[in-house]
Amino acid sequence: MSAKQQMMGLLKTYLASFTMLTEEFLNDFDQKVKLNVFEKGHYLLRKGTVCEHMHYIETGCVQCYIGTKDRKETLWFMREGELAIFKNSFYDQSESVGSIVALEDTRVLSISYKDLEQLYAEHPFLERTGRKITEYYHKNSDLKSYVLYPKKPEERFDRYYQYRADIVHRIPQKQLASFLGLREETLSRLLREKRKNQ
Amino acid sequence: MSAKQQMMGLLKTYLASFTMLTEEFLNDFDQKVKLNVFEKGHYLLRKGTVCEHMHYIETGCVQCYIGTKDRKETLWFMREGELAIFKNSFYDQSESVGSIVALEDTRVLSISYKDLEQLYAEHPFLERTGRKITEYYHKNSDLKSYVLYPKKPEERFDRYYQYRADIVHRIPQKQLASFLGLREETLSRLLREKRKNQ
DNA sequence: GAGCCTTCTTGATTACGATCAAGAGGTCTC
DNA sequence: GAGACCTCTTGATCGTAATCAAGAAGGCTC
Repeated sequence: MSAKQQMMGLLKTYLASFTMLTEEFLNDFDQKVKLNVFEKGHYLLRKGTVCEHMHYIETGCVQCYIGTKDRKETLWFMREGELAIFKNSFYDQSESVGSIVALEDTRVLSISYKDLEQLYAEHPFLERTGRKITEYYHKNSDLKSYVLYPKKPEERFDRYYQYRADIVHRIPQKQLASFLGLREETLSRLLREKRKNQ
Repeated sequence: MSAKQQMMGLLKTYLASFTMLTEEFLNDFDQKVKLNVFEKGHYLLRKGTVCEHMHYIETGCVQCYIGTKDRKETLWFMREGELAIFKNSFYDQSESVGSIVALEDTRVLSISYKDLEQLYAEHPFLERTGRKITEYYHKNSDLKSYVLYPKKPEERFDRYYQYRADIVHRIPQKQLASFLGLREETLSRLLREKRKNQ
């Protein structure tokens, strides 16, 4: 079994949890989905280009940010089992104002916007799955603003940690700080205090 | 033509912009959608209850918030032509951690979760519309975190104003401040400066 | 229109995170 | 293993928004 076929298994199980998948669909799907590997530091999407693919992360971790390289404003982190797109750019197939970069060596299964649309057109039952998945991501899309609301660094950290402890532990502090809207110095000091008090 | 029928027109035009609507669907739809009026200050959803309805706002303006009444953390404002639900509570039909209140006298067309699910089940073509609408709202769901990222009050205000100038002008300052994550005193001073400098 | 309540404004003080600066520790490459 | 680079840490200073306090203005109710 190829690496791709092995990875596809997980994704198919995921999709099958929404509706029955037909034989024809699975064949079409196999042909449209591509396996990609991005080494740490490499880009899945560059600012100024169109987000043409939706990526299902099989292993690894990616960061999405806007702003300049030294003044990053991190929008989110995604890890294995999650989907990565730059929303505006993907849905509208317009130029992206942000970038997506691999924070670890990352393996993804990718499908292009065009191919996905074609799948929807040819397999209408997929619409329901698409709606449910979109609803799921939409539902969870407030986390960032929930985190940023408090001004106190500790409260921000705690709010994020509550939902994404795993991410917090595997991400460089500097990048985490750029997500929390804190200076890396502030986060460093905060974590020192937290370590001390337990 | 009843007030409801008049309002339905807009909503149907909106839905028809996604796909052809069948006669049977329109009949079902009419029966499931209810016209509701909420006076200023009245609640569309109370914390601790389940968000059973999706509301299409025909006229007026509503605010969604979490936290206590005196320490509001406003999540969003919606106005005529927009949909209002408390996401987690509606999609999962679970207890809401937040409330939705009318900031003006507000007229809405409402459909229950159960009825909506039934519409999806009986009219599969609606799934595509549902997906597109969800994608649209999902796409725009970063505004709040984009606004909250900067610490400078002015930058927060400007970021919000750029996308929701109409809302800014019709909302009480105090409520706007609770959205921007600022004290009302700070917002008051900021606006005074802005007025002066032009 | 009087009285009450809420929103908005202005002032003074204080707390704390950003910023600037520099050094320590870790990791990768040749 | 030397050197370079990057992340993380610690220190000192400064700017500014939160906080506390109180008064002004605008809306409602009776």
